[in-house]
Amino acid sequence: MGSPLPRDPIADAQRNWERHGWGEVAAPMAAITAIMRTQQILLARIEGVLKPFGLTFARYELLALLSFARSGALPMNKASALLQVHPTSVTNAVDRLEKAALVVRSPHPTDGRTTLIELTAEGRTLAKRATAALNSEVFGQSGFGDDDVEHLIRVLGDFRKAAGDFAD
Amino acid sequence: MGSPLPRDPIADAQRNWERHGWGEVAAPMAAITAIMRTQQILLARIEGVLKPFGLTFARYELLALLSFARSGALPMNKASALLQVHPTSVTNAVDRLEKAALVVRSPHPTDGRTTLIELTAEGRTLAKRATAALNSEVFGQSGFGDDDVEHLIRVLGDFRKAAGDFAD
DNA sequence: GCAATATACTAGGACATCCAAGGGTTTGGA
DNA sequence: TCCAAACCCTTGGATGTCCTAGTATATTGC
Repeated sequence: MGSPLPRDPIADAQRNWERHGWGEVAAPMAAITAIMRTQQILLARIEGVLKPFGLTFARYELLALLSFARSGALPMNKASALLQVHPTSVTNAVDRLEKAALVVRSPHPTDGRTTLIELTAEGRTLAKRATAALNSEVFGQSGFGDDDVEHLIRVLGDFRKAAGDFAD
Repeated sequence: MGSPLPRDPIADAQRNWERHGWGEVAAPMAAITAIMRTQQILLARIEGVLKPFGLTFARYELLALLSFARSGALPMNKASALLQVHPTSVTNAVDRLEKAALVVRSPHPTDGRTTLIELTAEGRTLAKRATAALNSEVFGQSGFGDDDVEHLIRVLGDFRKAAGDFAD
């Protein structure tokens, strides 16, 4: 999008916050802004790796989730809950994955309200290949040190739990 | 969107990664996924606080940026660079802010290609009020401990720098 | 057993982000 | 001087996310 800035814009924002008398919350503001920006960078990397496979991150996440399900199938509402996105987002992703013949919708055997998403053979193969690519090109070169990774997992895990993501 | 899950879905994903022989990258995968999810939670909180002001986070960021500029005005390309978003995203935000009379577009005095975004009096007032709300309702209650905030700022700062965000 | 409530998925709409292309303005080298 | 290359902003299109209904199916309670 652009060349590197001369100075860190988030550090500048933090200084601005302090200068305006909001020093009390300047650091958390900076941390939160940094999380937003980091997510943006990571998402761009991931999408770049997935593009050759004709996948987006949202669709990949669904494929990966299905590939770990015993039967290779999950109800849409389960997928929505596990991926922690709105049900309509799952509908959207399934529509596109189904057009690409990577999944199929099938009726739930006992509950007429529920629709099952099933991985096709192609879907399973593509999920494997895409995962290998992400592992080697993104997760394997995250740029985070081992200690930092552990720290992030712990701190963000606590945050997500406090936010009500899971009971554990 | 839903009630808490019985177990942490990201920890489950990490276990799945390990079970499939990708233990080497399971932890970074979990950390990255946690960052994505945390961003989603934080964005939802922020948008919730800004909604009463008729603002979204993208528009708020632009207003805040302008409010810190000496003259209360910035060229669009500068705003795009500092906010680290695509120029078309700035165009979009300015269109809406201008409709709301919070900013105005004006021609650059010496460069005919450039458009300046200028804060209106209303825009400046709203930015102040929205910032106060975010400070007290989000940044002041982030849920991150002081040490964790410092750690996040450092680790994510290093990451952003390595990603080419800034030279410093 | 049947009506009221809850649950599951989808359709339509509002926003944001990015990319690709197009039209206008500046700059720089031949 | 002048034209090509670089730069700036906007338009149009593709995706994703969420929200608000609306339809269909299950469950519950009387």
